[in-house]
Amino acid sequence: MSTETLRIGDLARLAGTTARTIRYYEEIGLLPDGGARMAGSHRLYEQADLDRLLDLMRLKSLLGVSLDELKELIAAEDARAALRNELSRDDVEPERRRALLTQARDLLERQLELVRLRAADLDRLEEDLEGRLGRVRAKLAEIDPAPVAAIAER
Amino acid sequence: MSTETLRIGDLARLAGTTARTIRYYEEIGLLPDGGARMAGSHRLYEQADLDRLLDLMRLKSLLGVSLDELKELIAAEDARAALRNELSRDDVEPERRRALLTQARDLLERQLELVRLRAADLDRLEEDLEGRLGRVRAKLAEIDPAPVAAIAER
DNA sequence: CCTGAACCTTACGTTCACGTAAGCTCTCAA
DNA sequence: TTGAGAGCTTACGTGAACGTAAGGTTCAGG
Repeated sequence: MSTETLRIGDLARLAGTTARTIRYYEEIGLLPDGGARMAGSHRLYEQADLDRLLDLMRLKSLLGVSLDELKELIAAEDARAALRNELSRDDVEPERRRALLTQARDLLERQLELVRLRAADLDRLEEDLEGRLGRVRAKLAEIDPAPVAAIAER
Repeated sequence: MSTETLRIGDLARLAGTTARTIRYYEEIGLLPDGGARMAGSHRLYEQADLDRLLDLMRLKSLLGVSLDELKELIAAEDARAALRNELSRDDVEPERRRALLTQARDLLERQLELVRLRAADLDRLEEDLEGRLGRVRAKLAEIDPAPVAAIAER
C-alpha cells in the first residue's frame, strides 16, 4: 500500500551495515519496527527508513556518541515522522503540529551545537598538527642534503 | 635525576582519566612504561608523558579510532621522543636523525589527512542540519500566531 | 504448489576498553 | 622508624555493540 519495498538485507546493504545491526537498533528503540508486522513476518522498509538509518550512522560516527545518547538526539526524526504521518491524514490539529515543529527545531539546534563544538575541536587539532608538521619540515630542510625537492613540493 | 615528578594518580587527574586507563594503555603499548622501573616500584612520569597522553585522548575522541589504530597513528611521538632522547646525548648521527624526522613528518601528514577528512564530513553534516533547521523554522514562522518572538530571537 | 534463498526468533559468544576487588608493597612525611 | 595513603600485580567482572549459530518460517519465482 505504501512504498515499503525494502527488506532488511537490502536496507543493510544500502546503508553499509548488517541486518543484525538493524535488528539491534530496532531492539533498543533506535529504529521503529519495520512496517507494523505480526511476529514472524518479514520487516519491510522504505526510503524514509534508509534516510533515518543513514542519519543515525552519520551522527554516531561523527559525534562519537553512544547509541543511548543517540536515541535522545534523533528524537527530531520522530517528530518529523509523526508530523508527516499525521499530515497524511487530514486532522491537522494546529496545536499538535506546532508542538512537533518546536520539538524538531530544538533537537536540531542541539545537534548543531554538538556538531559545531566538535568542528571547533577538530580545527584546533588541525592547526596544532600543521604547526608541528611545519617545524618538522623546517628541521628537515635545514639538514636536507638535497633541497631540490622544494619544487616537487606538494 | 630528570624532571620525573608525577605519579600515576597525578597524571590521571591532570589528564582527566583514571590510573587504570593509564596502566591499560601501557599494557597495550600505547604509553611507555613510566620511567624504567623495576617491577613493583611506582611509575613516574614527566610533562612529556602528560602531553603524549593528552594527544592520545584527543586523537581518540576526535577521530573515533580504536586504540589499535591509534597505536599506528601516534608512532610520530615515538620518533619525536627518540629524537629528543638521542639529541640529549651527543652522538647525533645525521642519517638516523634524518630518518626519524622523515618518519615523524609522514605520520603527521597522515594524521592531518584524517583530521581534514573528518572536518569535511562534519562540515557537510553541519550544512545539512542548518538546511533542515531553516525549513523547520520557516514552517514555524508560517504557522506562528505570535511572531513577536522575532525580536527576542537568539 | 513447491522450493530455496532470505528472513524470523532466541540465545549464547565475542571484542573492546576499561572497572573493581584482593592482597601486598612502596614512599614519604611525621 | 613507622604508619597510612597511594601504588603494584593479578585476575575476574562489566557494558556497549554487535557476531554467530540453531532451528523454524516466509515469500517470490517457477
